[in-house]
Amino acid sequence: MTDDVLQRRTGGPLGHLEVVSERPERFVHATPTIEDVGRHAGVSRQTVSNVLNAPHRVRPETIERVQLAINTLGYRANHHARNLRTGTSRAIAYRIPPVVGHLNSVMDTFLHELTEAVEAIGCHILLFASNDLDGEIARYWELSAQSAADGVVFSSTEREDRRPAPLLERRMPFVSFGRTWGAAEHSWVDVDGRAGTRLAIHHLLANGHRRFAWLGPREPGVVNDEREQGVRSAIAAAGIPTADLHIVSLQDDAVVDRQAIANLLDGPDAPTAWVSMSDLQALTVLGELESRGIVPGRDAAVIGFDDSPVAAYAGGGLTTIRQPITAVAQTIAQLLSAQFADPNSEPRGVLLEPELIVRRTG
Amino acid sequence: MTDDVLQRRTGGPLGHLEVVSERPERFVHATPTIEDVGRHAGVSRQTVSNVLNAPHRVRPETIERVQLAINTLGYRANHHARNLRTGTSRAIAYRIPPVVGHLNSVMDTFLHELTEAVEAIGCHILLFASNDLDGEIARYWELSAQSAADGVVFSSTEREDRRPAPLLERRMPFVSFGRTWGAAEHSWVDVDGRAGTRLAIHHLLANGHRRFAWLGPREPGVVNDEREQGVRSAIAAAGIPTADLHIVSLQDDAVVDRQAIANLLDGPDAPTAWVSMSDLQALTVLGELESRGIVPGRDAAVIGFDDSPVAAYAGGGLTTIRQPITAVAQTIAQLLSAQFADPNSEPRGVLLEPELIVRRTG
DNA sequence: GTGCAGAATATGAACGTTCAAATGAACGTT
DNA sequence: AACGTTCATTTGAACGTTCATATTCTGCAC
Repeated sequence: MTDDVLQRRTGGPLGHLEVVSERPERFVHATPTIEDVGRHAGVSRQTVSNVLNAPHRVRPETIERVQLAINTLGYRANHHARNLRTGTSRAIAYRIPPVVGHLNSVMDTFLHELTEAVEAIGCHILLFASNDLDGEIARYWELSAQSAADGVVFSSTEREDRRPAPLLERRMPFVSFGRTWGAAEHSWVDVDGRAGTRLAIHHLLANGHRRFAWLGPREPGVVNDEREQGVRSAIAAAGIPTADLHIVSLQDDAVVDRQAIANLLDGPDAPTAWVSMSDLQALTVLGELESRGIVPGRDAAVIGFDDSPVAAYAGGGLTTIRQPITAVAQTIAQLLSAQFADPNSEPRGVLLEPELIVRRTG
Repeated sequence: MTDDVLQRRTGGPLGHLEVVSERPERFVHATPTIEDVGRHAGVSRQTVSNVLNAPHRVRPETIERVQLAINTLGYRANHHARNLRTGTSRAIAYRIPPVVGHLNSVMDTFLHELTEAVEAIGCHILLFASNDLDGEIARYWELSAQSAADGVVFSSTEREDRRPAPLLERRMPFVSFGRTWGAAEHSWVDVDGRAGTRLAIHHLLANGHRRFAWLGPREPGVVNDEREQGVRSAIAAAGIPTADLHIVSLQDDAVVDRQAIANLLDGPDAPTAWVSMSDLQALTVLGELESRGIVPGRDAAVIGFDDSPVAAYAGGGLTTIRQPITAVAQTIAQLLSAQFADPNSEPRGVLLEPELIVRRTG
């Protein structure tokens, strides 16, 4: 670090300028500017800028000299100055989903993968919280007006989702994790639930199962409908009447659910193959089967959904339908990147295939 | 929206200026500046700035006029311009923990609560990913140099944690979720694990239990040690020899764990009260007990840790030790805020008490 | 050598805000 | 009526970067 940096003020967080002191150590962290680097390398501001943003314009030996200065001084471009000048922020806004009763391991994994994926396109995730949908929409508007975010990602989509319209109107690039069935046209990435359950049923059929149960949510939505249809179409294709499919409506209570499962087992044509909308609920099936001496993987099959940590832990491994979350996140980043490059690019929807993770229970 | 805004360029994401067009709609989203607001309200730049940042300096009726203009134009201060000028960023960096095999519902809840808590002090969370510790530390350095973050929060602390030193050296405000036992002095917030298990044991003692089991991790660390000590000290205080405490080392596999539990039940002095480091593992205990006709809550007691969604779902409700995550996040935000206000303020450590959520199993 | 084209580098301006200092208005005091 | 004082508002400068344009350098043909 050379003297020319020391003349400058030490940049302190939140603008609290540091008290003047004799100790030279406090100057060690004075943030050098592009100008300092230039002076140190004997070139101008702009040349340093070119080295960073358009190296092809600069002579190789100059690049080397500037790079040396950058490393010596520990220079890093000031984000705010750059963003102010270019009108960008390289930030993607994401509303962190509220922590509800449900186990949302998919969403947590997604956020992690999304963070990594947007880093690959030179961006970072800016998190915000919001209680209701109106607050969320208002926040998008604000972030855009403050130019605090270049793009938006949202999840937990629903039919006729209200979020796309205002974002499109404001010309804010965005991609949703999930289709919005009926909302304005926009880019999205989703997982084909139908294909997921179809995979599961095919696997179960191949293992000789003929009597199936589908464990769906208490309040079925589009997501459940598709998954259930995957089950239906697959067993129908195998020549089994879809009327034979048992449906369990899960109640967010293990005791109640377990009773419902027990009732099916006690009834006529008890199912031998169980496919659940979620791993945790599949555990309840496992519990009831085991209490009856029915061995999952031998006498019966149980398949969960999402490959949450529960699935790997449970009973030596729960067979489960894994959503390709890494691919979802990467595709979202790419679609965002495409919108950054050309704001008028056509919206694209991408439907990804889940994968069946076969473990001991099926 | 008045004409004076329309002369300006439309701010597009990532600096892609929008194509000129006849349709006036595309100008609707031109981002007004503080100057536009001033012109509209018949005052100067600085007066608008004062209305926003130092209203006491401005005459009430002027404030009103300016506020009207702000609302009419839909003005929002440009973050980057402000941050450039003030040297702040109002962002808190947080490394999103890697998705490992474990169920990390506490960390997910924490991130959500933290997002809300820092919004209360006018900041937002900037997420980043990193594979290793060195990368994480390097990232902190970068974020500081780019003035992309004003502060840092990190979790998953360990003994002699390496992160505090470089952050202190760079004078970057930070607070950790978790103590660092032996690292340099700094602000932290943590949950008193000892108090948590002590609560559980007291509850169990009151219900007449005398034979206890502690289910800890395969590789015990500081966190486990404290929790286990809480168990030991509480039973010792009740006059029970600590040598009688059964310890189960959990193996991340339900089958193996269940066998270990079964062995204890088959052995002499089988425990009637089980306290687990995690809810999911407590479920395994429940499964084994039920298979033997032992009714949790009547013949035996099972207590988990963390109050994850699993706990509420399982078996009509698992008694569990809940960490006060909301309070943790809020305290962290306050400690950060204190460091922003006075960079030389003394570091503070805050230890919060967990809470026993009594449900059916204990 | 002179001129010229193209490459390499430098200079002035601007992004939108806040700080510091200057100006103007209001008002009581002498 | 002239004069400080205080309050309200304005003006110039600066934050650190990139864009647009200007300048200088280099190599080559004549």
